[in-house]
Amino acid sequence: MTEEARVLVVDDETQIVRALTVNLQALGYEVDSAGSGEDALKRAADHRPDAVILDLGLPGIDGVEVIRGLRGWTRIPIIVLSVREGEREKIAALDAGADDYVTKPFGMGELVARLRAALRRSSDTDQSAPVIETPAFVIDLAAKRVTRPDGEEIRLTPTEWGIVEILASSRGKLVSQVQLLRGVWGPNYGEETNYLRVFMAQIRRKLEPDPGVPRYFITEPGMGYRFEIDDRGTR
Amino acid sequence: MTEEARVLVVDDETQIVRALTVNLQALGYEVDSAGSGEDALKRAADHRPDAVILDLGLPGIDGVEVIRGLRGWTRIPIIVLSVREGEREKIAALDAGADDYVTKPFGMGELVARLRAALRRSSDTDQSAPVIETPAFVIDLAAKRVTRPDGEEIRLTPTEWGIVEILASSRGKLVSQVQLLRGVWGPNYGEETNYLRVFMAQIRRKLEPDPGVPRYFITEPGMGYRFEIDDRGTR
DNA sequence: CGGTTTCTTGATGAGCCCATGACGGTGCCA
DNA sequence: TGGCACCGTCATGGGCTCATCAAGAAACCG
Repeated sequence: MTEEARVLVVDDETQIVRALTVNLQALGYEVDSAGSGEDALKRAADHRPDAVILDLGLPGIDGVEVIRGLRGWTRIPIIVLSVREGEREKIAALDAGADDYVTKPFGMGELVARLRAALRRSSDTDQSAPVIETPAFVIDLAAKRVTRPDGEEIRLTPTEWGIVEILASSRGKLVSQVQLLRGVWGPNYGEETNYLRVFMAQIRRKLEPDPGVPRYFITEPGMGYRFEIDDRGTR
Repeated sequence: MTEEARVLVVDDETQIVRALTVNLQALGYEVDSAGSGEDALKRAADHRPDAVILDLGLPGIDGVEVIRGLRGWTRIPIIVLSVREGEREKIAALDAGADDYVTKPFGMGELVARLRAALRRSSDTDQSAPVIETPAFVIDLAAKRVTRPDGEEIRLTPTEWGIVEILASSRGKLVSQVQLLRGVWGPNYGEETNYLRVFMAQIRRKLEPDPGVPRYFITEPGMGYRFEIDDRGTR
């Protein structure tokens, strides 16, 4: 269960930002932060976090406006923090599109539990196309499975899948050898480029129509590998 | 805004049940109620509400168990009520699958706002039938029962059911060994892969037409297990 | 408290996965 | 043109994982 979710923390009090950042990072989350509403909207658009933790008591834009701004284009979970006990604020924030409302002071454990709950929900909903189709095969990232277009299954070993998963989920982009080695074999690897050669050959033998002339799993000499969807002859 | 959602209220204090019922009905919700955990699970299975408001302080079954029971077959929003402030209870409830946690005494306006937020989210998701049919057997996730197509019941032990439940409700998707162990035995397990081997053999003996050649409960060596509906010969 | 179901644990054998080394090919540069 | 670095391919043995059987321990139930 490698979570590794990205969380955007929005608060003008640096103390709280720091406390949240440290705690969340310790739990394996990737944390970004913003100190104002404008900044928050910009960073959310740029970095595409998986969840937002938002303090209502921001200078500048009203917190509720930030919620509306986000909801204009995304449904990622928004957890609101506030010192205000008032029911009216809570209702306003929730109806504006917030997912949850936590009153300060709050326990870190509870906040993280609410974050987990929110992320769990959104991961069900999230239809961020975890299926990648090519003329030769179909990769289902959610089901961890590769099939032929006709439905026949192609069995990959764990290591093979690890490589395919990393390459396919950064489709088109170059992935360095070190990135692959660390991602599949663990943080202590990085030199064993021969592993990659052996396994790339194996993967190509299973997936490429012509393993000798790769069309999907491309070698970038001296740099790494790239997964590319080659549509030639299909449109 | 098509309201008219069905809400199941679970509480043993009739006062609270009545207050919630009146308020929610006034807002256009259809309200059902239950006074115990057992009753709640039964009514949820029968009436298929769109959301559940659940008091943790029930006599009989523990509230967290009710959450787990529901989560075995449905992802409808569960909002927990409790007098307890303790952070540990909150975390336990949220991690068991609750969507929200409201401490008594609560404002009716806030509760309804949280209900609205939860329903808004779940209206995007929507899920599939809690009954899964294969040519060899039928799994009823709500009733926690497995039967032959002719109706004859197949008895599973609690552990066997736990495994089948997890695999069946993520049908098609690969479920890692750690996920299964944690889901069935608890968060402190994860290494005991031999348990899985023994129980998978048992499950196959009970459900697979040919236990030696599994068609439904598939092992993905080194990765985990997958429940698959194999239609061969039936269409 | 006795009997039965259910769970844990150990042992064994089969099969597969992967690390490793050897070898050949190719492109780049001196 | 020769050397070097990098990549692809093949063969192999050790080690790990899985399936199955069996028996002891624990939990459950009347």
